Amino acid sequence: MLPATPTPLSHADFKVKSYNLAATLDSGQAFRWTIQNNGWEGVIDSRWVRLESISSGIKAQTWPPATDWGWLERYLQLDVDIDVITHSFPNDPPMNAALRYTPGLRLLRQDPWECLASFILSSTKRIVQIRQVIQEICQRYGQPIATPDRTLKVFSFPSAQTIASLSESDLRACKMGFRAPFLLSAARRLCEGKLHLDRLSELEISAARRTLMEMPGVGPKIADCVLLFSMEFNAAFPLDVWMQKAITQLYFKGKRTSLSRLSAFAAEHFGPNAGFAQQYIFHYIRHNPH
DNA sequence: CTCCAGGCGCCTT
DNA sequence: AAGGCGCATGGA
Repeated sequence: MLPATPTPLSHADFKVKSYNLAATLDSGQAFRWTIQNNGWEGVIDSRWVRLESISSGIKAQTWPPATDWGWLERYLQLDVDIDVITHSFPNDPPMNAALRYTPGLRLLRQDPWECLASFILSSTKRIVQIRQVIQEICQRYGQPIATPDRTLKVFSFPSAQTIASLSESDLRACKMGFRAPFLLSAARRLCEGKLHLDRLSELEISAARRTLMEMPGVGPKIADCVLLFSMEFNAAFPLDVWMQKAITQLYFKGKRTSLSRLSAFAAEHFGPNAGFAQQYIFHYIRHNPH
């Protein structure tokens, strides 16, 4: 007798508590989610996905229909107990304010290549412009993806192989400017096997970070984003201009402090889940700039 | 028009 | 070690 094959389903409901879907999908860690009539539509790998917050958790729709949903549970990190994480945070006024401001804020587990490429493209750009460039390279060089609505045109994120086969001017045509040679170089290194992104999680965080930073155009901040948003390094603490301002204001009384000092303070103060703490503070300061 | 953006590389002290 | 500057592009 043949093993039973699950019937493919295009819908599923996931039971989860303390999950702020809107804040999580729109917090600057992923760039391809858009609000569409009371839900969020995006692409995960080669699937079209629609997510909606419901009282018991999250309602999901995908196309083509899926027989197992592990890929989505992993992407959304549904097995993470966020209360355990947030209870590990330091108990100080700024941290508590950030926690109260966006309860249920989460980290996603994205595809490492898409994450690396996205953040290479992020430097000195506003989030809306990062989204525009990413949409551009997906439309030009991604694969068309099936959706329930045939009038809806959606594309996958182009693979490293695809990007590696392009020219610098192909990429510059997507308006990424001086970031084009960096993206091209990253794609070609991966294709040449000089760096295996899927092996970095076997390393210590410092070694994984150093390895990422060997790539041109990848410095401490972008490396930390990749470690935090696509791998298992919850201690990674991306220090962008917003976070530098936030930490300086909230913990150093506004006194000018070197980046290395701020970085050392963050690692010591926020501990093993510093990356989660970073996400709460980042979201808080972005919505309450001063 | 000018200024600046989820940085980085390179150049000075 | 720390600080200044240019870099493409587009929107305020």
